[in-house]
Amino acid sequence: MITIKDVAKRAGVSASTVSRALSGKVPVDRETRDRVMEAVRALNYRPNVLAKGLKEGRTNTIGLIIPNICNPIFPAVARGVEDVARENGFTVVLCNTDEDMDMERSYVEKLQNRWVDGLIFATAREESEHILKLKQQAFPVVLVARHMGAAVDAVVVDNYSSSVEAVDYLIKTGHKKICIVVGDRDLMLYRERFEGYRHALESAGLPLYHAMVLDVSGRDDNGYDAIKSMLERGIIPDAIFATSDPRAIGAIRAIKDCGLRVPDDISVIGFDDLDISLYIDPPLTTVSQPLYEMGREAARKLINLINGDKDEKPQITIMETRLVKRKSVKQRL
Amino acid sequence: MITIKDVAKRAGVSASTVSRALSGKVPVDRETRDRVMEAVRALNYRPNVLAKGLKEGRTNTIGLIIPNICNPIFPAVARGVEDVARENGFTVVLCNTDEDMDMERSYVEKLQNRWVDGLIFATAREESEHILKLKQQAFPVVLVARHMGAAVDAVVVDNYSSSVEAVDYLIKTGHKKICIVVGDRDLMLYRERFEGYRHALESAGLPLYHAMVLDVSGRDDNGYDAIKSMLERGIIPDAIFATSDPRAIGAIRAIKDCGLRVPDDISVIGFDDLDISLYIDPPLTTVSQPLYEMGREAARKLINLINGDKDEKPQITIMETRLVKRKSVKQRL
DNA sequence: CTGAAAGCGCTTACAG
DNA sequence: CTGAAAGCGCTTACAG
Repeated sequence: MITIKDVAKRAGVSASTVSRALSGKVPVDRETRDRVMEAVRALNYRPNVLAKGLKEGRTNTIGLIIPNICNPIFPAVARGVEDVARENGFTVVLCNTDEDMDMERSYVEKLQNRWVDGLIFATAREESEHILKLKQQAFPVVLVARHMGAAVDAVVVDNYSSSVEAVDYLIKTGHKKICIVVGDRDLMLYRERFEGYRHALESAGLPLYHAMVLDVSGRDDNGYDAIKSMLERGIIPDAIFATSDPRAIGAIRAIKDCGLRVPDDISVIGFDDLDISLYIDPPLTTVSQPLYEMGREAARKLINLINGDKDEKPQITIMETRLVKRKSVKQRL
Repeated sequence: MITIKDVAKRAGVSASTVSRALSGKVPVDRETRDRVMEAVRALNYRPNVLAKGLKEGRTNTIGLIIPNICNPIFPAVARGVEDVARENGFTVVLCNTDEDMDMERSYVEKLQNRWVDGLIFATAREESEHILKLKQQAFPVVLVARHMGAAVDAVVVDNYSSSVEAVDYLIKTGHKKICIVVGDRDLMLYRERFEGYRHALESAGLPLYHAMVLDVSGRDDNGYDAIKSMLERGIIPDAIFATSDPRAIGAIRAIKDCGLRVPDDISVIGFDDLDISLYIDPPLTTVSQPLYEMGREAARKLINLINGDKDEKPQITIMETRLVKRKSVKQRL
């Protein structure tokens, strides 16, 4: 391996000078610098990042901790994070936890050991004290897609209002028996989406049928079975609010498999606006989350934190959602 | 920050002893070790990975270089890589290049500087000399999903035979006018898939209609426009072989938008078997690639390389594909 | 502007 | 079994 000493020797200067010439932060004689650069090129020298990191106390790396990159909302988030990381000279370490707290803790432990200058979590839960602990130790942390109250920076969406808007739209288009497919209510975000649903129904004076509240959790549960069995029992809503696009897709399939039509018999509205949601049949009406932008914003915040704005108060950034109207909801008279 | 010296002081031993007690590779007096462990716990000491890496000349990190995590074939690959990385004490750095060679080179440059013990590329092209160069420098490299001949280890699929099988199936089910939607032919994999198509047609004595060979490249081009315009010009195949599932989905949408039905008017067969392909309408018949397993296998190979099997000859591992028959292909009399 | 020295936090021969 | 020392490859006060 070529080290700074090899370059120094070839350029006939000291290692210090090579370091200074390369950093550009300190004046170096023009001619000396040229000799150094020449040697760098000739030797194809690349500074050892570990040594640099050890000396400087930072690595220009951030960790991204998500449940599972195969869950289709995360690729866009990850891409957003990586793009601004790269733009700022950072690289990103990817960690899938499957929502397993022990795995997550062991990752954190590992990454915190100077591997990483900061961490973005897409896995926060109310019981994630390890994240709070990180924050207390003044370790840069930001949350994305989920938050933990005012204690730590986060980039999220207003799940409550977005759900109100979605269900309002269903109501305005003439739906009266609205089913909800809710994800894991241990997650605040699904409780918020449920509350939005409840509120919209209540405001419109519409009943909330308990048989139409379908709780669906577990990683790969898109609600297909729950919906199918509801329909088979003769409980037929005129619309379904799915709290994620995969669940909306599951709903559509279940409806079709029961011999009913979307949206003629049952309207379906989703939440996410995944790339594919435009391409399914019918194209999905859904709440669009700016996933890529959320990733970018989270990375921006984290890098600011790393670069020193540590004493600023944590802030929750709320990103705008948008109701995208396509073909899966029908105007009923 | 708590260092090994703090632990040493508290335990009343030298730093060397702490290091040895922690490593477990060298005998340490039982009582001494207990004192050390106690101090480690009391101080919540975590070794600085950079210092360790600098000393040992390895970081237990691998880099994964892919075109774009938002391309739906890559999440599963990435997950496979990360899972075996984790199982072996490695972490993975994720890099999206958008197939941009300059970006890729700059990533490689950066990661090679002792950041990373080895690299997995899902971006290889024939003209990727920088990968060959890495290999020559004995830097551990493995390719996934694409290969570069016998020079470097790779984990791939037999694109040619898989395509022959897919098109044969179309032929056996009575299709005679088979259109192909081909991806970027600068990529060997698409040339291979095209050759498979050509061969299957030829063997069956079926004509290859040039107007039914749709070249479609560019990142987000799923072929929708090309197919739609072909159909509008009155060129109506009885089947479409799409060289990727997103292109199959694009095809289905184009067909429906032209007022035709899948598979009654036109059958569609894909290539990939993405998670969503089961859920679209109709469920897609497609060539299933074991993406997750390919990721795992690539990581396994890379870790072997890192751990010293450097002098073994590079090997191309061919993973099995499987034709998954669903509803998008119709048996024609 | 430049060099010699110290030090970042570890690990590991070398002695004992 | 254990300690003191050297060294991994950098950067940066400290002198000059």
